[in-house]
Amino acid sequence: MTAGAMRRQATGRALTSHDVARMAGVSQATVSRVLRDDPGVRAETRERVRRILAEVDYQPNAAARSFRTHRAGAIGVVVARLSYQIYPAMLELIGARLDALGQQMVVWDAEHGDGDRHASRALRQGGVDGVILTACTRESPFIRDVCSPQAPVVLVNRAVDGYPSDQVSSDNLDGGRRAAEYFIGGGRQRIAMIGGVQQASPIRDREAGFRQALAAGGRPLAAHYYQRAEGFTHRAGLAAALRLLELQAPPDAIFCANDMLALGAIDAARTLGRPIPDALWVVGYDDVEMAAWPAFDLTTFRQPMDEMIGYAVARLMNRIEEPDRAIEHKTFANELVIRRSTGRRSVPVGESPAAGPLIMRETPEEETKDE
Amino acid sequence: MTAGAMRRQATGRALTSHDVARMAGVSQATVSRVLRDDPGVRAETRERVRRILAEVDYQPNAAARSFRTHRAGAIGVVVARLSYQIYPAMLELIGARLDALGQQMVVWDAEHGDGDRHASRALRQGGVDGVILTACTRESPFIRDVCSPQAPVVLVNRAVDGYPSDQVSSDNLDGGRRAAEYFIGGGRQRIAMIGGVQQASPIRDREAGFRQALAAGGRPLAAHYYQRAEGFTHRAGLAAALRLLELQAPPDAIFCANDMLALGAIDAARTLGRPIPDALWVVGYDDVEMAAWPAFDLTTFRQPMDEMIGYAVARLMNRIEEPDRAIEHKTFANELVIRRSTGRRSVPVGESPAAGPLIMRETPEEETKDE
DNA sequence: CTGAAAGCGCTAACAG
DNA sequence: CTGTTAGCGCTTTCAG
Repeated sequence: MTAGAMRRQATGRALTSHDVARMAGVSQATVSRVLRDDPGVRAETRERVRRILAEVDYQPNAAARSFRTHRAGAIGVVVARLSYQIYPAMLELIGARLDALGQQMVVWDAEHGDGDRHASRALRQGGVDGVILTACTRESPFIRDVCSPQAPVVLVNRAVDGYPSDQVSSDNLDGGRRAAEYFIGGGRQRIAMIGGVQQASPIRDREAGFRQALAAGGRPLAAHYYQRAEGFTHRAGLAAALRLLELQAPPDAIFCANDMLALGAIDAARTLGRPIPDALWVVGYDDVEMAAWPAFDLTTFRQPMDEMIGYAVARLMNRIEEPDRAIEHKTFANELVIRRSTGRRSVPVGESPAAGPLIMRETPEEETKDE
Repeated sequence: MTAGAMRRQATGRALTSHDVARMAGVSQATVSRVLRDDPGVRAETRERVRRILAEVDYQPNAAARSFRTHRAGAIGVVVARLSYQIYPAMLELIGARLDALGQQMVVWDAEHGDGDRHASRALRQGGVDGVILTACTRESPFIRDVCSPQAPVVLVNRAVDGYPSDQVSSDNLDGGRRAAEYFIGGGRQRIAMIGGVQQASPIRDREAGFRQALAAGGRPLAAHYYQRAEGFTHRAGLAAALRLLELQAPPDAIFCANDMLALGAIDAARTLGRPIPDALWVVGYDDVEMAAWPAFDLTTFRQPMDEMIGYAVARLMNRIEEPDRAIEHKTFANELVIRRSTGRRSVPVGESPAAGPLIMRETPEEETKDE
C-alpha cells in the first residue's frame, strides 16, 4: 500500500487540497492559505474552508509539503547503544522537545547499525533537517562527511576538537577532579580507577581530571590501580573490578568512568563478599536510574541532562534557520550525588530508606548444589 | 538552512539529476534509470553517468522521491516508556531490521509524549509508511483513528482483541501458568503476585495464567497475596513487595508481572534483610539485561524478542506491499530462565560465577550516622 | 482578499 | 536503449 492509500476516500484516491477547494467553492490556493494560517483570507472564507476541511478529515500530503518547503520536518539522532540507559534517557528528553516543535525524531544506532553513515546520508539528501550526535568521536564517519560550520549538526555529550559545530556537554574534567578530591577528603588510601576507551571525550576528560587532581594531591594514580574496561558495560566493569580487587593490596576506592562500569564494580565486590563502603568506595558517573536502587545506591555525578538537551535542540533549530550564526560550545556543571556506595545513607523520597552498609562483610557460603 | 542547503554546490543551488544529465550528455530520465538500477541502460552509458554521479557526489532529493513514489521510506515506532529497558531493547532490534531495509525509524513515546496521536497523524499524512505499536491498549487513541484491516500497522508485545491488524506477542498466559507450576513444584507454600494495570495485555495474561494454574493446583491466589503495582517501575515493585513482606505471614514466593517489578521486589527483600532464595523466591518476566546481574540474578521468562521483531517487521513491510492480505496473529513461546532468585546457581559465560545465595540471612546493622 | 499559474525534482509511461 | 513528456500535491508569486 502506498502512503497515499491511507488517505483514500471511497473514490480510491487521496483527497487533495484541490478537492477541498472545489467543495468549498474557492481556489486551491485559498485552501493552502487557510491550511498555513495565512492572514490574507477573509474570516468568512476561512470558516467555510475550515468546515469542509474538518468534514472530510483532510490530511495534507507530507511528502508534497516537504518537497515544496524544503523541510523534512524531522531531526535525526545518533546514539551509541540503546542498551546503555543514558541513551534512552536522552532520547526521551529529545523526543519530548521535538514533539513540542512538531518535528519527528529519527533514531540511528551508531554501534549496532551503521548509524553514522545513515545519518549523514539522510542529512545530505534532505531526509532530516538536522542531526543530533550523542556518540560522536573524532573517527566518526559522519564528521568527515559533513563538516561545514553551516551544517545543522549539534554534538551532545561528546566534544570533538576542531569540528565546526555547536557542542554541548557537561564539565567532565571538573567531575573527574572532584571525584579524586572526594576520595582524598574521605581518607581513602588506595585509590583506583576503571576507565574506558579514550575516543569518547567524556571518558577521556573524566579520567584526565581524576589523574590531575590525584597528582595535585600528591598521590598520582598508580599504574596497577588503573584498569581500562573493554566497553561501557556492566560486564566490563565487573571484570575490571575483579582484576583490581584481587590484587594483593586491593584499592579501597574506585572511580568508574560511567555508571554501568560502577554497577559492575559493585557487583564484583558483592561477588567477592567485600563490604561496601567499609572496604571499598565506588563512584560512578551519569546517575542512571539504577544508581539510586538499593542494590547499588551509587554515588555518582549527575549531568543536567534536560537543560543540556533543551539547549542543544534550541541551538539546532536555530542553526537550521540561521546557518551562519557563530558556533557555540557550551559546558554545564555536574552535581555530585552522594549515596551509600561511599558511606552516606540516602533516603530516596517515597521509599523506605535502606539502613546500614550497602554490602556487609560476610563470607560467601559454599555453593549450593543444583539438582 | 533548508534541507537543500546541505547539498548546494558552489553555485548556491543543489545539484539535481538534471544537472548530472547535462554533464553526462544524456537525458534526465536516463540518470533516473541509472539511479534506480533500471536494467534498460547500456553498460557504457551507465558507467558514464555513474562516473559523473560519483564525481559530483550527487545526492537525490529525498522529498522529491517520496513525493513521486508515495513512499516516505520511514516506519514509525510507538513505545511506552523509553526508560523501561525492554523498549530500548526492542528499538535496537527494530532499528537494525529497518536499517537493513533502508528504512528510517521514527520513534514516539506514548507516555511522555503524545506518541499515539503523532503516529496516527504521521501515518495518515504519509510521513511514515507504517507503524509498529509496542505499547497499545484498547484505549489508545491510535486504534480509533486508524482501524482498517489494510492499514500498515502491527502490534508487537501487546494484543488488542478485535483490532484488525497483524499482532505478534509471546505466550504470556502460558508463562503465567508455568510460573505457578514452578512455584508449586518447588514446594513454595505462600505464593504471591505483584501485578499491574490490566490495560496491558501481557500483564493481564500473565496474571490470568498464574491464577489459573494456581487454582488448578488447588491453591488459588489469596487476595492478600496479590498486590497491584502502580506503574511498571522498580519503585512500584519495591513498594508492593514491602507491603507483602511485612505481612504477618509473608509470602515465600512472588511472581512479578515484569522484571522491573521483580528487581524492585528483590531490593525490598534486600532492604528488609530477607534471604533469597531461602526465605523468598522471586520470578520476573522479560529477561531484561539487569536480570542477569549478580545483584539480582533473577529467574525470569525470556521472550524470543529478535524473532518476534523480525516477524513483525516482515509482516509490516509485506502489508505495505499487499494491503489486502489476511490478518495474522502470531504467538511465540517463552523460555523460563532459572537463576539464583529461585535457588539455582547460574554461571553467566565469561563471568566469575557468584556463589551461594543471592541475599544472605543477616540482621541489618544500625544505621551509620552521617556527619 | 482571491484566483491563475508556475514550478519544486523526481518517476514512469510512451515514443522513437 | 534513450529521450520526451506528463504530472505527483503543495507553496508562492503575480495579477486582478
